[in-house]
Amino acid sequence: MSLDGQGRTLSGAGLDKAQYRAIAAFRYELRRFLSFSEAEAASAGLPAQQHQALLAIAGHPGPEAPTVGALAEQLLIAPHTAAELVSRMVESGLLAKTASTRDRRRMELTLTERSDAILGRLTAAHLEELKILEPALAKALGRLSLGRR
Amino acid sequence: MSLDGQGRTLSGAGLDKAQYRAIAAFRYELRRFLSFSEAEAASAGLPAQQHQALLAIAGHPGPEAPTVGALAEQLLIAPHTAAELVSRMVESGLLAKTASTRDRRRMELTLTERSDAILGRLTAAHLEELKILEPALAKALGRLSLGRR
DNA sequence: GGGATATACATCGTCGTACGATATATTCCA
DNA sequence: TGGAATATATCGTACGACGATGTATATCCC
Repeated sequence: MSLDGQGRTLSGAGLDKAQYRAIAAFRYELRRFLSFSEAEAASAGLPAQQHQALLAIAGHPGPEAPTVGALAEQLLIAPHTAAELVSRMVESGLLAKTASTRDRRRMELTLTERSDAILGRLTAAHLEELKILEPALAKALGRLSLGRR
Repeated sequence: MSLDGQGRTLSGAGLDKAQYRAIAAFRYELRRFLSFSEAEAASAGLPAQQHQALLAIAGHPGPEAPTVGALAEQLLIAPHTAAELVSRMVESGLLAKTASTRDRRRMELTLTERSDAILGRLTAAHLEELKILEPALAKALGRLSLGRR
């Protein structure tokens, strides 16, 4: 590392240490939120990804039930990974999977009573926590000084 | 699900479908960013966690080099998990690990020339991408209607 | 000063889950 | 109708996080 004309600490690629700090802080805030979320899900007996699946299904836009493929798209995972996820969740009574009548390849996904209740509780907890974390998150996001480079 | 007096769609715990949509959209934006980050790191030959380790070390506040424990704290992982991560990174020439002279239990971590250059490139790419993703992220965060419940 | 206790890191076995490759079922269309 | 395309499922593999435990160094306090 070395110093440039303005006294900023530079590393190899010419980046400011203050900027690394800002980005690292942003990623730290993200981790804190994700970590909170994961811990909440775990305390409700769910792996994080299953919680996200419930949320994606409950929050799916439009009136129709989402399919395995739509879930994969929302979770940014491969379709066959979504199929495995769904299969585990059906097995543990968190999802109902019914073949679409119009296209029997498609599997329509809906929450069960139990998972609907679980998701409700988890979401309430998340909204509470986000009230607290949101300012730090927004602040860290704002501090990235995007655009003035 | 049922309809309440104002015509909002309710699920088990009394939560609005629009609210599920907002939170799901927020998590989707988060995943998009994390997925971009992971893909960038992978194209530089790094697992996501190793990229985060580099960033945490480069962005560590204060003049001293961070230790394994400090890294664990920043990454929200167990100390022994950080030790394994560091060990893999030292092995592949991404980190230098030297015992502190004042407390020889502590291992001080610094980037190598190579990893410093890699992190510089990755960070530049992230800042570019964040210019694009930040508005969507901030918007999704703002749409959570925190506080008016 | 020296034994007990605490701290920092390391090692080993295990497990969950995402993936690639591939298979099966259904639909679409020429 | 038959072949290509689409949607989901299955199987083997691998990576990394964890719990339990071990080792080295430091600190406390009588």
